[in-house]
Amino acid sequence: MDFSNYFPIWDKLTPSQQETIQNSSSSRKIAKGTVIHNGSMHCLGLLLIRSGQLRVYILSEDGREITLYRLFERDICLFSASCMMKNIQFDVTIEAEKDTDLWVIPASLFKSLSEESAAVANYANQLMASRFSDVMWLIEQIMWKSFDKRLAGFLLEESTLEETTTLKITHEKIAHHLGTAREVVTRMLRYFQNEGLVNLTRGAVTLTDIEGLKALDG
Amino acid sequence: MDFSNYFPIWDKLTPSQQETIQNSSSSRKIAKGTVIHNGSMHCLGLLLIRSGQLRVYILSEDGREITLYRLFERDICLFSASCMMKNIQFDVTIEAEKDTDLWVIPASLFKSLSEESAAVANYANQLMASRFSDVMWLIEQIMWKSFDKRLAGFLLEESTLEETTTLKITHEKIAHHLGTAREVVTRMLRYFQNEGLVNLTRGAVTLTDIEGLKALDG
DNA sequence: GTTCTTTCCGTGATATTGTCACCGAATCCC
DNA sequence: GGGATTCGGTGACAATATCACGGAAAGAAC
Repeated sequence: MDFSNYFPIWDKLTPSQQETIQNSSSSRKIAKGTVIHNGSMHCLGLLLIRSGQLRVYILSEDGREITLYRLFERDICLFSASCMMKNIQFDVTIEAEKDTDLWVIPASLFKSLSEESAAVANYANQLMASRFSDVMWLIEQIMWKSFDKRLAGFLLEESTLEETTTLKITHEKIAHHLGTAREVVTRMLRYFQNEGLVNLTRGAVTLTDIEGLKALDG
Repeated sequence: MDFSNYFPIWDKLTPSQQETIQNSSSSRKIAKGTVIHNGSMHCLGLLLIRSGQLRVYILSEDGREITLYRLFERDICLFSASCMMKNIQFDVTIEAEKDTDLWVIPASLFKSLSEESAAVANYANQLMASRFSDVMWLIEQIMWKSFDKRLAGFLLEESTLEETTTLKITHEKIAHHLGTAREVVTRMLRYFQNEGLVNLTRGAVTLTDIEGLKALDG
């Protein structure tokens, strides 16, 4: 387990701290689709993603969703340790979007490390600031961008991530990412198809005019 | 200058740190309406509010606004020191909503304190988590609540803050708080008036049925 | 006071997005 | 093949946003 490549402040820890982390951390494989955290669940701890992809989102009482941000290889998932932070007054749900391989640093260990090491505490701060920035980006999208632009942006991002122009995704999943209703996605995709921007088949969207979508996205 | 009442971790600082803070910090009075921070401005540092009220909001390119949260007596303003945190990738604007009296701890001092003191770093973390929670509350409001409920909630909050049922506020200012257009506020207030919930006069809204508004707010 | 200017509010018309109801077609499971 | 389930399509309507305009109240100038 070579943490130094995944934990940027590794060399600012004392040898005994490094040893404690190595002894206490465990490796886990999470199957695609598994929910690994929500309000009521036991608090896992800090997650270092070795490979795979996590989606962090919020749920409304009546089942609507919106994605806050995603985490990828080498990212660190902070809110899986949110039980340690009593000033966090909201719940997020975290789900594996792909089969994911990660290390778990127990929440209690993370807490005691933060308390004894300014480097750890400052690093936690940076992580929080990054997630905060993600969420602020989302607010700006929701507030100031029209839905066609947001959808175009999402399709482009997804295409870049998956390295393909044929996205295997249903209208409903897109709606959950963007925090809207399926019908709204269906209608806008249909409009995109009429404009020659995409091609629709059951369970898939093929981007046929990347430049056109980029022009929309702005 | 008795910081210990305003800075909860005061007694976790060394005497020399305490002295540095006392020597480097300054007191400032900010007139109502003054913008004390935005993207391009010089970075003030950590602000401890002695009295008054700050509003933290974001601005769109075409001049729309939405309030993220407000800060009151004894609160600490973190984003006035956001230049220290390179992972913060968004801009907020901070404005005095009332005449405000505060202490300024220079950003550079705050940074060096964070680096040498785990207590300071953890406290900064708690502050960030609190503001993050405020913003998450806002997202949930925007996403899942209808406008009538949000408006009712705002009027009630404002009434509690100002300790009066006659709010001296224009429709446009309400719109800026809630991130919508003035006409939308006007129309909903008109509807509230027809329902006997409020009474409208130029530049003021009088709440006439607090319980009714609470029932709406949910 | 009267006039001029600015601020604030009201409102109809239209566009966008969200909600509801329902249906049919594709796919999956035996 | 037959039945269940998932996925997408669509019309009607509701809620909210945008645009364009106008008029009344308050403040400023004289």
